Amino acid sequence: MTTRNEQSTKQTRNRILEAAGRVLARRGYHDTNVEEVVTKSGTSKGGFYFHFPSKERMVVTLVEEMSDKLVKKVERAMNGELQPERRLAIALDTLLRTFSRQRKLAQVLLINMAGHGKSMDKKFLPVRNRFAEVIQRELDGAVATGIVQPMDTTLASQVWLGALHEVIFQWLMADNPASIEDVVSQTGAMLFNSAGIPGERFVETLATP
Amino acid sequence: MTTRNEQSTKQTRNRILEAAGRVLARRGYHDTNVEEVVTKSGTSKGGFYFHFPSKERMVVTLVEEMSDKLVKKVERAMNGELQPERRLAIALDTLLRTFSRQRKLAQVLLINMAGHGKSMDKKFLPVRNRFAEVIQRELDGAVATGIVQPMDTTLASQVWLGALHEVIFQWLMADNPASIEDVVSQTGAMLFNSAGIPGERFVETLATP
Amino acid sequence: MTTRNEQSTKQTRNRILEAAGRVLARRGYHDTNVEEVVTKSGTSKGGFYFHFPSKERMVVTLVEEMSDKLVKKVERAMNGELQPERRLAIALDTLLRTFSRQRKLAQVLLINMAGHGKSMDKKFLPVRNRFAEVIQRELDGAVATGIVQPMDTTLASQVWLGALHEVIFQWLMADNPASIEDVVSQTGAMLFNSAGIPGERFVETLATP
Amino acid sequence: MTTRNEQSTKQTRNRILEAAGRVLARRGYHDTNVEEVVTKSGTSKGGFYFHFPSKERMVVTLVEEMSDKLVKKVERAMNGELQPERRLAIALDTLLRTFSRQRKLAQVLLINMAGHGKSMDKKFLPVRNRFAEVIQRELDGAVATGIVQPMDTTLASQVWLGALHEVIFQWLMADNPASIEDVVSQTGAMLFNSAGIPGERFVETLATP
DNA sequence: AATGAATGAGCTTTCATTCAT
DNA sequence: AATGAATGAAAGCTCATTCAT
Repeated sequence: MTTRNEQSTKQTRNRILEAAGRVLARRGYHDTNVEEVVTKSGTSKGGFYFHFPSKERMVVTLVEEMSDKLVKKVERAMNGELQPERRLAIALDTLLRTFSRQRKLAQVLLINMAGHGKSMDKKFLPVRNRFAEVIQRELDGAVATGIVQPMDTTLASQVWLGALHEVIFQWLMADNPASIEDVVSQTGAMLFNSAGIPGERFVETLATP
Repeated sequence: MTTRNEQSTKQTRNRILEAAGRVLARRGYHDTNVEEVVTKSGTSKGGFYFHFPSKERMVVTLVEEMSDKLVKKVERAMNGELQPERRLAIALDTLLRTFSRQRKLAQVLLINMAGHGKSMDKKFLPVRNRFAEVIQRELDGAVATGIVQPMDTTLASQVWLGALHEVIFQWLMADNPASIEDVVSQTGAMLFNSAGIPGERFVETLATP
Repeated sequence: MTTRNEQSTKQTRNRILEAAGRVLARRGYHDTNVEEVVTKSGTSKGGFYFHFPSKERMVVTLVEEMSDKLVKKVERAMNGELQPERRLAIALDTLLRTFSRQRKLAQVLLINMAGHGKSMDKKFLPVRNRFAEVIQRELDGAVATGIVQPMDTTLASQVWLGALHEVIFQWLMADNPASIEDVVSQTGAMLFNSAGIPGERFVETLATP
Repeated sequence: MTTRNEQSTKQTRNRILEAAGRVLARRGYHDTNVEEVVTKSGTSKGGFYFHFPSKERMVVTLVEEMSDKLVKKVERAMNGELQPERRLAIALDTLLRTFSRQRKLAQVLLINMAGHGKSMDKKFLPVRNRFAEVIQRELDGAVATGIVQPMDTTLASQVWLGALHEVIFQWLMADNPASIEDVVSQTGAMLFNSAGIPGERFVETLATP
């Protein structure tokens, strides 16, 4: 019934995850139904449940893979940088710009990651925390070199992550969003300030290679 | 089957909203069903739909009422204060402490306010923004008196709100939460810093009446 | 809450029946709900159930009153006529023209009188038969005077009534309905023919006073 | 709970339609609920909605299939007959006898086809008209051969159909119904007369092969 | 007589999941 | 590995009817 030769260098599993990403971004978790994912991916219910034990686990898998990619992208961007200030700036910059460029990614990771009743939250918490951990590690690095005063970097990473989350969320929702340049530089400056690093350093450190 | 006068000092409508708050906090939007709200409130489906046109509108109503109360509480706490620094500190302090004391409130407003697919989000955006507006107004006040450098207070209020949101969320989710005193003072300090106000001023200004 | 002085020379009961007629014509039996009738009539649920034991009985009452009026109108039109041919022609003519002029009447009596499941049908059968009885009586009269061959006038009245019903129904449903003059004269001619009376007599007998 | 292979020589879809026919005949459209159809057909709600998009569409489908079969039966009965008189007689005869023998068919097509509020009517109009078209076509044939005077065959077919409808309806509702032979011959005669064909020809033409 | 808040059985429809093929 | 027909629990919502006032 379904011809298998349209795009089938990709395996079923990946076709499903890719379609799920599109649907999830547009509809959110609860309004995403297996039927649509299966149709959009040109696969079948049976195929779906062969590769994933449940809808929930499929989404968790998708979100984990997306997070992994993003975390890796951030780490790649920081690769080789030794200056903690610069590493922090690059992390912030990469996160904000990537989310702003990949609406789908932001919608899945930021908007739909939160708020699906207790059970879902528990499932997504580790994913949510992965970003916080990246930030915390860099903040710890900054504290270690004395560039930042000793502080509760766990809490600080929460502050930073929450801020990023909200700023991007509002930017995505806005009818006339501000220039992403301004959003990045101002948010970066504020978060630098929050950790006791002069805000101007955010832009400066990004500018000097 | 249910005697009409068991507990009816409260009117049906309020009984429903109150029960809905409890269920919503425990289960989240999608896992909250009318049946349970109706049972928990000792009313009936018919009564529910007499007072609210749909489950969705009932939740929006509840969230609006909760937000109103909280915003009013914050404003009452700032009442008469003229010093912008102090007003900001009080706002942050009140928000954090109230959320930390009223788990239900936080769960409904912070956890379930976000992420229910496009349609829901559009409904809840105004509520979400109400808190940001309160913060922005105070930041504008601070800018006006020169205590804070001119800045994009819209963006800043998003940063603050996002940070508060995440900090409280993680505090609620934590197995061994830190002392709320520490969370408040450190978060306050970071956010003050982010706006260019020395972080120490947060605790100091709260201490001096 | 409801001001009582708008049209209240009419009593509640009649206000309800009048509104019910309008709603019933537009929506049909099942889509007519007590709520709307009560709203449209400016009365209340309590008022409704004070005057009628149930929705069903209210509709039966309404339909009976409408039928009564129509039957009386037909009888008034035939009043004093002795010639059976002429009485029959007048009956047909009056029925067709009245229905065609009073859409609401036709919709309630013809369209919604039929087909509401067994229970309803049993309730409405007597009403439906009232028109058949009028026709049958006149056919019997015609048989008695020898103008019509002896026949099963019960069956014949069914044939006539069914024909009238369908013709009017289709006329009401038609996008570009034919002139009612043509419909009346041709239907009259066909039914006269069916009973062995020359079809031309239908128009002729109506023309000569 | 239900073993899949109890009676499944028939496919689910047909099992549903068949059960729906029975329930619909007994209860009418509004009192037919999916629950009962599903139980009576030994299938499931899910199966029902896999095969039909809604209850309404299922009923429309059923009514269309029943009409198709009946129209085809009538055409088969007329097959090869050239004499218009005979074709008309056979059409009437087949319709009346089939309805009288298949109560279920009559109840679904005649009783429930009409009167379910505007929306339903619009859906069923095409079905209703299918029979009228068959009759009209034959009347046109009769006019073409000169056996019947030129006339508005659209209107005439409505008269015939309405008459058939009502006669069968009353026959089904009657506590002591007349012999179907008498009903057929007398109705046939009346309708022949109505079109200007001598009523006796109805019985005669059926008798001579 | 009249009001309208409250009741609850009942309805259609959805959808994650299963399983024979 | 994959298919898709079938399952059935559960959900949101409607509405004739009741009854305290």
